[in-house]
Amino acid sequence: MNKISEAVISRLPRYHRYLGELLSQNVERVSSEELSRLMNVTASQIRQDFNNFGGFGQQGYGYNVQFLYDEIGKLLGLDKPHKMVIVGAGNLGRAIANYGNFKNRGFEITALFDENPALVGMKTAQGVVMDIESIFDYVKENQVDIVALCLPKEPATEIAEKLVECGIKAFWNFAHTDLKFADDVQVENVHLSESLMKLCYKIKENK
Amino acid sequence: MNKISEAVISRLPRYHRYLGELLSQNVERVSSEELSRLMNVTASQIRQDFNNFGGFGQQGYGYNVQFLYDEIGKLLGLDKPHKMVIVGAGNLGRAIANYGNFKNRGFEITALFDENPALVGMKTAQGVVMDIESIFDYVKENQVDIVALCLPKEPATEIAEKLVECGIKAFWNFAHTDLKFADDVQVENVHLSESLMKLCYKIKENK
DNA sequence: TAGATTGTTAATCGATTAACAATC
DNA sequence: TAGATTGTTAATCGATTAACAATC
Repeated sequence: MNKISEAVISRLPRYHRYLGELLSQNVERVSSEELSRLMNVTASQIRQDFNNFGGFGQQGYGYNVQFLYDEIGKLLGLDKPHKMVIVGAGNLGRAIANYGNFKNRGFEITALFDENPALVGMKTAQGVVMDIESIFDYVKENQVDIVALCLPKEPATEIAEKLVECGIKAFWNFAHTDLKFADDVQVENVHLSESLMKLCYKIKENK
Repeated sequence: MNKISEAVISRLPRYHRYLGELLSQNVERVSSEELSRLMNVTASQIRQDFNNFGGFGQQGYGYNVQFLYDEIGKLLGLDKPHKMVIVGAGNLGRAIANYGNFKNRGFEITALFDENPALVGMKTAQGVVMDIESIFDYVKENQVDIVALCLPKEPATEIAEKLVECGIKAFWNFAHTDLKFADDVQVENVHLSESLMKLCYKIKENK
């Protein structure tokens, strides 16, 4: 398979979401034209995007919603389970831990860690919050596919570096910094404040 | 001023962040070349981006960090205060409310609302959580620049629609849906799960 | 078969990069 | 003045859109 562009990859989760909605409305088939109206993109782009992966439709018919949903899910790796631990059990960490839709998408949160003694020992739906120092042994003894970093920049960076040495290959980073490691370590940096700033830009332009 | 492309606007907060870091390290001047190494983009792009706004540098010298930081801040509207209320006082809403850096960027969280009676009346650093039904009177009587939506899709959509009728012009939406209103109402849709799915895609490709 | 709609090629558009003249 | 580095034009690259032949 050719190298798929970032732009295309970024659109896959959105397709997946809209197809999931159609599915829950028991829609069986959809054309690129219908989907384009729904999603506010061009039909051409939809067909072009899917054809990066060989195409999932049938001439004269369109796309079978269930099939397309499943295939995009497979592209995103959602057909395989993912074990995730959360570092930082503050509000954000707990928000992530409790985010309902994860479980039925194959994500399992197996542990929470924090450095704050006031939080260590706290009971959550995902188990008792553990001391941050125990995470390094934890990841050696248990399978961990993803580490979510929900704590400030400095400790997040420090802990992530150590976890890379322990063999962790994927970080979902909410700290206010761009983490980057070797090419075989994947990082998604989420910058909430940047989306807020974009909103402010638009507010200002709107006046 | 010409219409600035989305791509450029999206990069402004990141420039702002890196310049803020240089500032806190007491760096006085920076060249596009130096900044490009720091940020992993091309120097050409940096100069091109800034020249959308007329250019902030000086030939032979580069850019004054403080000046550039301030100017980008102004572009983003960060020189003006923003009053924000949060709808949904669950973990995510409280995470947003407590996010430390907001205050010194001119964001003030003036109220939290929730529909859950168990949360209404709860004390927070931003005041007592109010009943969701009181939000409509609140926004009529108080200035509210931004409403952050931190609750599920269905109630978020319903409340946002009513708030648009009350004159709210900007939403920071964390609900799992793409909100869209008239052109004079700005929305930033944040889809946390989509960034997680992108991470999964990369994990899979990496194997 | 006729109609519908994809898959795919070609054309267009916009964004990024390269190059260099302007100028501090 | 000489060196450095921007501002800006031109070239390149990639992504999006349009068009249409293939085919269900």
